[in-house]
Amino acid sequence: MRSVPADAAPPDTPSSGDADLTARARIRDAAIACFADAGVVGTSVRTVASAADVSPALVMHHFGSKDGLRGACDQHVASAVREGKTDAMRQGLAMDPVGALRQQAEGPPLLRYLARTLVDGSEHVAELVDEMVSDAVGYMAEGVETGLLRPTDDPRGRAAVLTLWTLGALVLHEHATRLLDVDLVGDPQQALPYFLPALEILGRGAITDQAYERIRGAFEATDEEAER
Amino acid sequence: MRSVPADAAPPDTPSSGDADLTARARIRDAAIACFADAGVVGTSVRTVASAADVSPALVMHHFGSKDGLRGACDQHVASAVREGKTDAMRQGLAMDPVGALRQQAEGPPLLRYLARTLVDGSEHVAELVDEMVSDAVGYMAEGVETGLLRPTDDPRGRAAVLTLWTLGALVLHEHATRLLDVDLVGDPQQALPYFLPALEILGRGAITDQAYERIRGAFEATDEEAER
DNA sequence: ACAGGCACTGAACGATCGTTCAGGCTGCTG
DNA sequence: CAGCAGCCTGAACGATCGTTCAGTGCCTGT
Repeated sequence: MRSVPADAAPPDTPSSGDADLTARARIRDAAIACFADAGVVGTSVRTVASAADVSPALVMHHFGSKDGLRGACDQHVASAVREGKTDAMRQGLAMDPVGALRQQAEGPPLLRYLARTLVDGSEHVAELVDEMVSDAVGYMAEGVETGLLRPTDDPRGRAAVLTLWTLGALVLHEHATRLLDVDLVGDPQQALPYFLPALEILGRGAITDQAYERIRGAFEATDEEAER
Repeated sequence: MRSVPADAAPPDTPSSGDADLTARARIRDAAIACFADAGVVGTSVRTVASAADVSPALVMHHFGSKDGLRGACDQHVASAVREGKTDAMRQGLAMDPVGALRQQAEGPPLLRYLARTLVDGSEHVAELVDEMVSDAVGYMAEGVETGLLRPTDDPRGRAAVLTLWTLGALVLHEHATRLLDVDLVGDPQQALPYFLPALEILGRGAITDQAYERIRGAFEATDEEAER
Protein backbone atom coordinates (compact mmCIF):
# COMPACT_ATOMS: atom_id res chain seq x y z
CA MET A 1 0.00 0.00 0.00
CA ARG A 2 2.83 2.43 0.81
CA SER A 3 0.30 5.25 1.32
CA VAL A 4 2.21 7.96 -0.63
CA PRO A 5 0.62 10.84 1.22
CA ALA A 6 -1.46 12.69 -1.33
CA ASP A 7 0.98 15.05 -2.97
CA ALA A 8 4.39 14.42 -4.43
CA ALA A 9 6.55 17.12 -2.98
CA PRO A 10 5.53 19.40 -0.06
CA PRO A 11 5.92 17.68 3.30
CA ASP A 12 7.63 14.37 2.74
CA THR A 13 8.56 12.87 -0.58
CA PRO A 14 9.05 9.13 -0.90
CA SER A 15 9.45 9.93 -4.57
CA SER A 16 13.23 9.95 -4.23
CA GLY A 17 13.08 6.21 -4.73
CA ASP A 18 15.42 4.86 -2.11
CA ALA A 19 15.97 7.46 0.56
CA ASP A 20 12.46 8.44 1.50
CA LEU A 21 11.66 10.21 4.70
CA THR A 22 7.98 9.38 5.07
CA ALA A 23 7.10 8.47 8.62
CA ARG A 24 6.00 5.01 7.61
CA ALA A 25 9.36 4.25 6.04
CA ARG A 26 11.17 5.83 8.96
CA ILE A 27 9.30 3.59 11.39
CA ARG A 28 10.00 0.54 9.25
CA ASP A 29 13.71 1.28 9.03
CA ALA A 30 13.92 1.96 12.74
CA ALA A 31 12.14 -1.32 13.41
CA ILE A 32 14.57 -3.21 11.20
CA ALA A 33 17.46 -1.70 13.13
CA CYS A 34 15.89 -2.44 16.52
CA PHE A 35 14.87 -5.97 15.57
CA ALA A 36 18.37 -6.58 14.23
CA ASP A 37 19.85 -5.46 17.53
CA ALA A 38 17.62 -7.12 20.10
CA GLY A 39 15.41 -9.50 18.17
CA VAL A 40 11.69 -9.09 17.55
CA VAL A 41 10.46 -10.23 20.95
CA GLY A 42 13.22 -8.29 22.66
CA THR A 43 12.07 -5.03 21.09
CA SER A 44 9.02 -3.08 22.24
CA VAL A 45 6.80 -0.98 20.05
CA ARG A 46 7.72 2.00 22.19
CA THR A 47 11.41 1.47 21.52
CA VAL A 48 10.79 1.44 17.77
CA ALA A 49 8.58 4.49 18.05
CA SER A 50 11.10 6.55 19.96
CA ALA A 51 13.87 5.45 17.57
CA ALA A 52 11.75 6.77 14.71
CA ASP A 53 10.78 9.90 16.68
CA VAL A 54 7.07 9.18 16.57
CA SER A 55 4.42 8.10 19.06
CA PRO A 56 3.71 4.41 19.66
CA ALA A 57 0.18 4.99 18.45
CA LEU A 58 1.43 5.99 15.03
CA VAL A 59 3.17 2.66 14.68
CA MET A 60 -0.14 0.93 15.20
CA HIS A 61 -1.83 3.37 12.85
CA HIS A 62 0.49 2.46 10.00
CA PHE A 63 1.04 -1.24 10.60
CA GLY A 64 -1.98 -2.36 12.60
CA SER A 65 -0.02 -4.39 15.11
CA LYS A 66 3.50 -5.34 16.09
CA ASP A 67 3.12 -8.46 13.98
CA GLY A 68 2.10 -6.32 11.05
CA LEU A 69 5.22 -4.23 11.53
CA ARG A 70 7.33 -7.33 11.66
CA GLY A 71 5.74 -8.62 8.47
CA ALA A 72 6.40 -5.31 6.72
CA CYS A 73 10.03 -5.50 7.81
CA ASP A 74 10.29 -9.07 6.55
CA GLN A 75 8.88 -8.12 3.18
CA HIS A 76 11.04 -5.04 2.87
CA VAL A 77 14.23 -6.93 3.67
CA ALA A 78 13.21 -9.76 1.37
CA SER A 79 12.60 -7.46 -1.57
CA ALA A 80 15.83 -5.60 -0.89
CA VAL A 81 17.69 -8.90 -0.94
CA ARG A 82 16.00 -9.81 -4.21
CA GLU A 83 17.01 -6.50 -5.74
CA GLY A 84 20.59 -6.94 -4.63
CA LYS A 85 20.47 -10.44 -6.00
CA THR A 86 19.65 -9.35 -9.54
CA ASP A 87 22.41 -6.75 -9.27
CA ALA A 88 24.83 -9.46 -8.24
CA MET A 89 23.65 -11.64 -11.11
CA ARG A 90 24.52 -8.85 -13.51
CA GLN A 91 27.97 -8.57 -11.97
CA GLY A 92 28.42 -12.29 -12.35
CA LEU A 93 29.41 -13.03 -8.76
CA ALA A 94 26.34 -14.97 -7.77
CA MET A 95 28.14 -17.53 -5.68
CA ASP A 96 27.56 -15.72 -2.46
CA PRO A 97 23.81 -15.64 -1.85
CA VAL A 98 23.93 -12.42 0.11
CA GLY A 99 27.22 -10.95 -0.99
CA ALA A 100 25.65 -8.22 -3.05
CA LEU A 101 23.91 -6.42 -0.27
CA ARG A 102 26.80 -6.74 2.10
CA GLN A 103 26.01 -3.52 3.84
CA GLN A 104 25.55 -0.65 1.51
CA ALA A 105 26.31 1.44 4.63
CA GLU A 106 23.34 3.67 3.95
CA GLY A 107 19.97 2.42 5.02
CA PRO A 108 18.91 -0.08 7.65
CA PRO A 109 21.14 -3.03 8.58
CA LEU A 110 19.49 -5.57 6.33
CA LEU A 111 22.05 -8.30 6.87
CA ARG A 112 21.92 -8.07 10.63
CA TYR A 113 18.14 -8.17 10.46
CA LEU A 114 18.34 -11.29 8.31
CA ALA A 115 20.82 -12.88 10.67
CA ARG A 116 18.45 -12.33 13.58
CA THR A 117 15.16 -13.30 11.97
CA LEU A 118 16.54 -16.40 10.27
CA VAL A 119 16.19 -18.24 13.55
CA ASP A 120 12.80 -17.23 14.86
CA GLY A 121 10.72 -18.44 12.00
CA SER A 122 9.12 -15.97 9.63
CA GLU A 123 7.34 -17.27 6.58
CA HIS A 124 8.63 -14.43 4.41
CA VAL A 125 12.22 -15.11 5.41
CA ALA A 126 11.67 -18.85 4.98
CA GLU A 127 10.52 -18.48 1.40
CA LEU A 128 13.38 -16.07 0.86
CA VAL A 129 15.75 -18.84 1.90
CA ASP A 130 13.97 -21.23 -0.41
CA GLU A 131 14.48 -18.76 -3.26
CA MET A 132 18.13 -18.42 -2.38
CA VAL A 133 18.60 -22.16 -2.63
CA SER A 134 16.81 -22.56 -5.93
CA ASP A 135 18.69 -19.57 -7.30
CA ALA A 136 21.91 -21.12 -6.09
CA VAL A 137 20.99 -24.31 -7.94
CA GLY A 138 20.72 -22.28 -11.13
CA TYR A 139 23.87 -20.28 -10.59
CA MET A 140 25.85 -23.36 -9.69
CA ALA A 141 24.62 -25.23 -12.75
CA GLU A 142 25.97 -22.32 -14.79
CA GLY A 143 29.17 -22.53 -12.78
CA VAL A 144 29.56 -26.19 -13.65
CA GLU A 145 29.12 -25.42 -17.34
CA THR A 146 31.63 -22.59 -17.33
CA GLY A 147 34.19 -24.70 -15.51
CA LEU A 148 33.98 -22.76 -12.27
CA LEU A 149 32.45 -25.53 -10.19
CA ARG A 150 32.92 -29.27 -10.09
CA PRO A 151 29.94 -31.34 -11.18
CA THR A 152 27.98 -33.18 -8.51
CA ASP A 153 25.44 -35.97 -8.25
CA ASP A 154 23.23 -33.89 -5.97
CA PRO A 155 23.15 -30.28 -7.20
CA ARG A 156 20.27 -29.27 -4.99
CA GLY A 157 21.77 -30.88 -1.92
CA ARG A 158 25.08 -29.13 -2.52
CA ALA A 159 23.37 -25.79 -3.10
CA ALA A 160 21.28 -26.22 0.04
CA VAL A 161 24.26 -27.14 2.21
CA LEU A 162 26.35 -24.26 0.92
CA THR A 163 23.49 -21.85 1.48
CA LEU A 164 22.97 -23.17 5.00
CA TRP A 165 26.68 -22.78 5.75
CA THR A 166 26.85 -19.25 4.37
CA LEU A 167 23.72 -18.09 6.15
CA GLY A 168 24.73 -19.97 9.28
CA ALA A 169 28.04 -18.15 9.43
CA LEU A 170 26.10 -14.94 8.95
CA VAL A 171 23.82 -15.78 11.86
CA LEU A 172 26.83 -16.51 14.03
CA HIS A 173 28.61 -13.35 12.95
CA GLU A 174 29.07 -12.39 16.58
CA HIS A 175 31.14 -15.52 17.15
CA ALA A 176 32.96 -15.01 13.85
CA THR A 177 33.99 -11.59 15.04
CA ARG A 178 35.28 -12.98 18.31
CA LEU A 179 37.02 -15.97 16.69
CA LEU A 180 38.47 -14.48 13.52
CA ASP A 181 38.19 -10.73 14.06
CA VAL A 182 36.03 -10.28 10.97
CA ASP A 183 32.68 -8.57 10.47
CA LEU A 184 30.59 -10.83 8.27
CA VAL A 185 27.69 -8.40 8.20
CA GLY A 186 29.96 -5.53 7.20
CA ASP A 187 32.63 -4.85 4.65
CA PRO A 188 33.64 -8.10 2.88
CA GLN A 189 37.00 -6.59 1.92
CA GLN A 190 38.01 -6.90 5.53
CA ALA A 191 36.75 -10.46 6.04
CA LEU A 192 39.73 -12.29 4.55
CA PRO A 193 40.42 -14.33 7.73
CA TYR A 194 37.06 -15.92 7.05
CA PHE A 195 37.01 -15.98 3.26
CA LEU A 196 40.45 -17.46 2.72
CA PRO A 197 39.97 -20.63 4.79
CA ALA A 198 36.47 -20.95 3.37
CA LEU A 199 37.81 -20.66 -0.15
CA GLU A 200 40.48 -23.24 0.58
CA ILE A 201 37.87 -25.71 1.80
CA LEU A 202 35.63 -25.07 -1.19
CA GLY A 203 38.57 -25.33 -3.55
CA ARG A 204 40.84 -28.05 -2.24
CA GLY A 205 38.52 -29.78 0.19
CA ALA A 206 39.53 -30.56 3.73
CA ILE A 207 39.52 -34.35 3.76
CA THR A 208 42.09 -36.46 1.93
CA ASP A 209 40.96 -38.58 -0.99
CA GLN A 210 41.42 -41.95 0.69
CA ALA A 211 39.67 -40.81 3.88
CA TYR A 212 36.84 -39.39 1.80
CA GLU A 213 36.32 -42.70 0.02
CA ARG A 214 36.41 -44.56 3.31
CA ILE A 215 33.91 -42.29 5.10
CA ARG A 216 31.63 -42.25 2.09
CA GLY A 217 31.70 -46.02 2.00
CA ALA A 218 30.82 -46.16 5.67
CA PHE A 219 27.94 -43.76 5.15
CA GLU A 220 26.53 -45.80 2.30
CA ALA A 221 26.89 -48.95 4.34
CA THR A 222 24.78 -47.54 7.15
CA ASP A 223 22.37 -46.30 4.53
CA GLU A 224 21.91 -49.78 3.05
CA GLU A 225 21.76 -51.24 6.50
CA ALA A 226 18.98 -48.83 7.38
CA GLU A 227 17.06 -49.85 4.28
CA ARG A 228 17.33 -53.53 5.13
CA MET B 1 2.21 -33.90 40.15
CA ARG B 2 5.61 -35.56 40.11
CA SER B 3 7.10 -33.96 43.19
CA VAL B 4 8.56 -37.05 44.96
CA PRO B 5 9.04 -35.01 48.09
CA ALA B 6 10.65 -36.77 50.98
CA ASP B 7 11.03 -40.49 50.62
CA ALA B 8 13.22 -42.54 48.27
CA ALA B 9 16.21 -40.89 49.91
CA PRO B 10 16.62 -37.92 52.20
CA PRO B 11 15.26 -34.68 50.79
CA ASP B 12 16.99 -34.33 47.44
CA THR B 13 19.81 -36.37 46.15
CA PRO B 14 21.45 -35.20 42.97
CA SER B 15 23.92 -37.92 43.85
CA SER B 16 22.32 -40.25 41.31
CA GLY B 17 24.56 -38.53 38.83
CA ASP B 18 22.47 -38.02 35.75
CA ALA B 19 18.79 -38.60 36.36
CA ASP B 20 17.98 -36.65 39.49
CA LEU B 21 14.50 -35.57 40.28
CA THR B 22 15.15 -32.69 42.65
CA ALA B 23 12.94 -29.72 42.02
CA ARG B 24 15.90 -27.54 41.19
CA ALA B 25 17.03 -29.89 38.43
CA ARG B 26 13.45 -30.28 37.21
CA ILE B 27 13.11 -26.53 36.89
CA ARG B 28 16.44 -26.27 35.10
CA ASP B 29 15.54 -28.99 32.60
CA ALA B 30 12.12 -27.47 31.99
CA ALA B 31 13.77 -24.11 31.43
CA ILE B 32 16.20 -25.60 28.92
CA ALA B 33 13.29 -27.09 27.01
CA CYS B 34 11.26 -23.86 27.11
CA PHE B 35 14.23 -21.69 26.16
CA ALA B 36 15.03 -24.07 23.31
CA ASP B 37 11.48 -23.76 22.02
CA ALA B 38 10.76 -20.06 22.32
CA GLY B 39 14.07 -18.44 23.19
CA VAL B 40 14.98 -16.88 26.50
CA VAL B 41 13.13 -13.60 26.08
CA GLY B 42 10.16 -15.42 24.60
CA THR B 43 9.74 -17.59 27.68
CA SER B 44 8.23 -16.35 30.93
CA VAL B 45 9.17 -17.55 34.38
CA ARG B 46 5.58 -18.69 34.82
CA THR B 47 5.81 -20.87 31.72
CA VAL B 48 8.94 -22.56 33.04
CA ALA B 49 7.35 -22.97 36.46
CA SER B 50 4.20 -24.60 35.14
CA ALA B 51 6.27 -26.85 32.87
CA ALA B 52 8.19 -28.00 35.94
CA ASP B 53 5.01 -28.27 38.03
CA VAL B 54 6.11 -25.74 40.59
CA SER B 55 5.21 -22.21 41.52
CA PRO B 56 6.93 -19.23 39.91
CA ALA B 57 8.18 -18.20 43.33
CA LEU B 58 10.14 -21.42 43.66
CA VAL B 59 12.03 -20.63 40.52
CA MET B 60 13.18 -17.39 42.07
CA HIS B 61 13.94 -19.18 45.33
CA HIS B 62 16.34 -21.55 43.61
CA PHE B 63 17.90 -19.32 40.97
CA GLY B 64 17.46 -15.81 42.31
CA SER B 65 16.28 -14.32 39.05
CA LYS B 66 15.45 -15.23 35.48
CA ASP B 67 18.98 -14.30 34.51
CA GLY B 68 20.30 -16.64 37.17
CA LEU B 69 18.15 -19.41 35.75
CA ARG B 70 19.46 -18.69 32.29
CA GLY B 71 23.03 -18.79 33.56
CA ALA B 72 22.42 -22.13 35.26
CA CYS B 73 21.01 -23.49 32.00
CA ASP B 74 24.02 -22.21 30.08
CA GLN B 75 26.43 -23.82 32.47
CA HIS B 76 24.53 -27.10 32.56
CA VAL B 77 24.41 -27.35 28.77
CA ALA B 78 28.05 -26.34 28.49
CA SER B 79 29.20 -28.99 30.93
CA ALA B 80 27.00 -31.59 29.23
CA VAL B 81 28.60 -30.71 25.90
CA ARG B 82 32.03 -31.01 27.45
CA GLU B 83 31.19 -34.44 28.84
CA GLY B 84 29.92 -35.60 25.48
CA LYS B 85 33.04 -34.21 23.89
CA THR B 86 35.39 -36.34 25.94
CA ASP B 87 33.22 -39.33 25.14
CA ALA B 88 33.51 -38.55 21.46
CA MET B 89 37.25 -38.15 21.79
CA ARG B 90 37.44 -41.65 23.18
CA GLN B 91 35.44 -42.94 20.24
CA GLY B 92 37.78 -41.16 17.87
CA LEU B 93 35.13 -39.30 15.88
CA ALA B 94 35.99 -35.82 17.00
CA MET B 95 35.43 -34.17 13.65
CA ASP B 96 31.90 -33.19 14.43
CA PRO B 97 32.08 -30.76 17.35
CA VAL B 98 28.65 -31.65 18.62
CA GLY B 99 28.12 -35.07 17.08
CA ALA B 100 28.49 -36.88 20.36
CA LEU B 101 25.55 -35.38 22.12
CA ARG B 102 23.30 -35.54 19.13
CA GLN B 103 20.20 -36.02 21.17
CA GLN B 104 20.55 -38.78 23.67
CA ALA B 105 16.73 -38.77 23.55
CA GLU B 106 16.51 -38.80 27.31
CA GLY B 107 16.95 -35.53 29.09
CA PRO B 108 16.49 -31.95 27.97
CA PRO B 109 17.00 -30.94 24.33
CA LEU B 110 20.56 -29.70 24.70
CA LEU B 111 21.21 -29.25 21.02
CA ARG B 112 18.09 -27.22 20.42
CA TYR B 113 18.98 -25.08 23.41
CA LEU B 114 22.44 -24.51 21.99
CA ALA B 115 21.00 -23.66 18.59
CA ARG B 116 18.82 -21.02 20.18
CA THR B 117 21.24 -19.45 22.60
CA LEU B 118 24.11 -19.33 20.13
CA VAL B 119 22.57 -16.22 18.64
CA ASP B 120 21.58 -14.14 21.64
CA GLY B 121 24.94 -13.85 23.25
CA SER B 122 25.73 -15.72 26.45
CA GLU B 123 29.23 -15.61 27.81
CA HIS B 124 29.12 -19.26 28.84
CA VAL B 125 28.07 -20.34 25.37
CA ALA B 126 30.64 -18.03 23.81
CA GLU B 127 33.50 -19.58 25.70
CA LEU B 128 32.04 -22.98 24.88
CA VAL B 129 32.36 -22.11 21.21
CA ASP B 130 35.90 -20.93 21.78
CA GLU B 131 36.67 -24.27 23.38
CA MET B 132 35.11 -26.10 20.44
CA VAL B 133 37.35 -24.26 18.02
CA SER B 134 40.57 -24.81 19.95
CA ASP B 135 39.61 -28.46 20.41
CA ALA B 136 38.95 -28.69 16.70
CA VAL B 137 42.40 -27.29 16.03
CA GLY B 138 43.88 -30.12 18.07
CA TYR B 139 41.71 -32.82 16.55
CA MET B 140 42.38 -31.60 13.04
CA ALA B 141 46.13 -31.49 13.63
CA GLU B 142 45.86 -35.15 14.61
CA GLY B 143 43.77 -35.71 11.49
CA VAL B 144 46.49 -34.22 9.32
CA GLU B 145 49.10 -36.48 10.90
CA THR B 146 47.01 -39.61 10.47
CA GLY B 147 46.27 -38.78 6.85
CA LEU B 148 42.62 -38.04 7.39
CA LEU B 149 42.82 -34.34 6.63
CA ARG B 150 44.79 -32.29 4.14
CA PRO B 151 47.38 -29.94 5.61
CA THR B 152 46.63 -26.23 5.57
CA ASP B 153 48.47 -22.97 5.98
CA ASP B 154 45.88 -21.68 8.45
CA PRO B 155 44.84 -24.50 10.81
CA ARG B 156 43.01 -22.23 13.20
CA GLY B 157 41.17 -20.41 10.45
CA ARG B 158 40.05 -23.69 8.91
CA ALA B 159 38.93 -25.04 12.27
CA ALA B 160 37.03 -21.85 13.03
CA VAL B 161 35.29 -21.78 9.66
CA LEU B 162 34.29 -25.44 9.87
CA THR B 163 32.99 -24.94 13.41
CA LEU B 164 31.03 -21.88 12.32
CA TRP B 165 29.53 -23.80 9.42
CA THR B 166 28.59 -26.80 11.53
CA LEU B 167 27.08 -24.72 14.31
CA GLY B 168 25.46 -22.44 11.77
CA ALA B 169 23.68 -25.33 10.11
CA LEU B 170 22.61 -26.42 13.57
CA VAL B 171 21.17 -22.99 14.31
CA LEU B 172 19.30 -23.05 11.01
CA HIS B 173 18.01 -26.57 11.59
CA GLU B 174 14.50 -25.38 10.95
CA HIS B 175 15.47 -24.37 7.44
CA ALA B 176 17.48 -27.55 6.99
CA THR B 177 14.37 -29.54 7.80
CA ARG B 178 12.33 -27.61 5.28
CA LEU B 179 15.00 -27.70 2.58
CA LEU B 180 16.41 -31.19 2.91
CA ASP B 181 13.92 -33.01 5.12
CA VAL B 182 16.51 -33.76 7.77
CA ASP B 183 16.55 -33.17 11.50
CA LEU B 184 19.99 -31.84 12.40
CA VAL B 185 19.18 -31.69 16.09
CA GLY B 186 17.93 -35.28 16.09
CA ASP B 187 19.12 -38.63 14.88
CA PRO B 188 22.17 -38.22 12.63
CA GLN B 189 21.49 -41.59 10.99
CA GLN B 190 18.59 -39.95 9.22
CA ALA B 191 20.43 -36.81 8.13
CA LEU B 192 22.12 -38.24 5.04
CA PRO B 193 20.62 -35.63 2.66
CA TYR B 194 22.69 -33.13 4.62
CA PHE B 195 25.77 -35.19 5.42
CA LEU B 196 26.42 -36.56 1.95
CA PRO B 197 26.65 -33.21 0.14
CA ALA B 198 28.61 -31.82 3.08
CA LEU B 199 31.02 -34.74 2.90
CA GLU B 200 31.41 -34.27 -0.83
CA ILE B 201 32.32 -30.61 -0.38
CA LEU B 202 34.76 -31.40 2.42
CA GLY B 203 36.26 -34.24 0.41
CA ARG B 204 36.35 -33.15 -3.21
CA GLY B 205 35.79 -29.44 -2.82
CA ALA B 206 33.24 -27.56 -4.84
CA ILE B 207 35.37 -25.24 -6.95
CA THR B 208 37.56 -26.44 -9.79
CA ASP B 209 41.33 -26.13 -9.46
CA GLN B 210 41.80 -23.42 -12.05
CA ALA B 211 38.91 -21.34 -10.70
CA TYR B 212 40.29 -21.75 -7.19
CA GLU B 213 43.68 -20.43 -8.25
CA ARG B 214 42.06 -17.54 -10.06
CA ILE B 215 39.81 -16.51 -7.18
CA ARG B 216 42.60 -16.89 -4.68
CA GLY B 217 44.78 -14.72 -6.83
CA ALA B 218 42.09 -12.07 -6.99
CA PHE B 219 41.68 -12.16 -3.22
CA GLU B 220 45.39 -11.71 -2.64
CA ALA B 221 45.45 -8.89 -5.15
CA THR B 222 42.78 -6.97 -3.28
CA ASP B 223 44.64 -7.78 -0.09
CA GLU B 224 47.86 -6.25 -1.35
CA GLU B 225 45.94 -3.35 -2.81
CA ALA B 226 44.39 -2.72 0.56
CA GLU B 227 47.81 -2.70 2.17
CA ARG B 228 49.11 -0.19 -0.32
C1' DA C 1 -15.30 29.47 3.95
C1' DC C 2 -16.46 25.02 5.09
C1' DA C 3 -16.41 20.00 5.37
C1' DG C 4 -13.82 15.96 5.24
C1' DG C 5 -9.89 13.08 5.26
C1' DC C 6 -5.45 11.96 6.96
C1' DA C 7 -1.18 11.90 9.80
C1' DC C 8 -0.41 12.08 14.33
C1' DT C 9 -0.52 12.40 19.57
C1' DG C 10 -1.49 11.82 24.89
C1' DA C 11 -3.60 9.16 27.90
C1' DA C 12 -5.29 5.27 29.23
C1' DC C 13 -6.84 0.15 29.01
C1' DG C 14 -6.14 -4.76 30.48
C1' DA C 15 -2.78 -8.29 30.31
C1' DT C 16 1.47 -10.07 31.45
C1' DC C 17 5.98 -9.51 32.88
C1' DG C 18 9.86 -10.35 36.73
C1' DT C 19 10.02 -10.15 41.38
C1' DT C 20 8.77 -9.86 46.47
C1' DC C 21 6.71 -11.19 50.73
C1' DA C 22 4.46 -13.48 54.48
C1' DG C 23 3.46 -17.65 55.76
C1' DG C 24 2.35 -22.98 55.61
C1' DC C 25 4.04 -27.60 55.56
C1' DT C 26 7.51 -31.20 56.58
C1' DG C 27 11.21 -33.41 58.85
C1' DC C 28 15.23 -33.10 61.82
C1' DT C 29 17.32 -31.76 66.31
C1' DG C 30 17.49 -30.89 71.23
C1' DC D 1 7.33 -31.55 73.35
C1' DA D 2 9.21 -27.02 71.29
C1' DG D 3 12.11 -24.95 67.93
C1' DC D 4 14.22 -24.46 63.83
C1' DA D 5 15.56 -24.90 58.95
C1' DG D 6 14.41 -26.23 54.50
C1' DC D 7 11.27 -26.32 50.41
C1' DC D 8 7.40 -24.50 48.68
C1' DT D 9 3.06 -21.67 47.71
C1' DG D 10 -0.69 -17.87 46.94
C1' DA D 11 -1.19 -13.36 46.55
C1' DA D 12 0.31 -9.31 45.42
C1' DC D 13 3.71 -5.51 43.93
C1' DG D 14 5.19 -2.07 40.28
C1' DA D 15 6.80 -1.98 35.64
C1' DT D 16 6.16 -2.71 31.03
C1' DC D 17 3.93 -4.81 27.40
C1' DG D 18 0.63 -4.41 22.97
C1' DT D 19 -3.22 -2.04 21.89
C1' DT D 20 -7.31 1.30 21.89
C1' DC D 21 -9.51 5.68 21.65
C1' DA D 22 -10.80 10.40 21.55
C1' DG D 23 -9.13 14.27 19.82
C1' DT D 24 -5.88 17.90 17.44
C1' DG D 25 -3.93 20.09 13.56
C1' DC D 26 -2.89 20.31 8.66
C1' DC D 27 -4.09 19.72 3.97
C1' DT D 28 -7.28 19.33 0.09
C1' DG D 29 -11.61 19.65 -2.73
C1' DT D 30 -15.70 22.26 -3.51
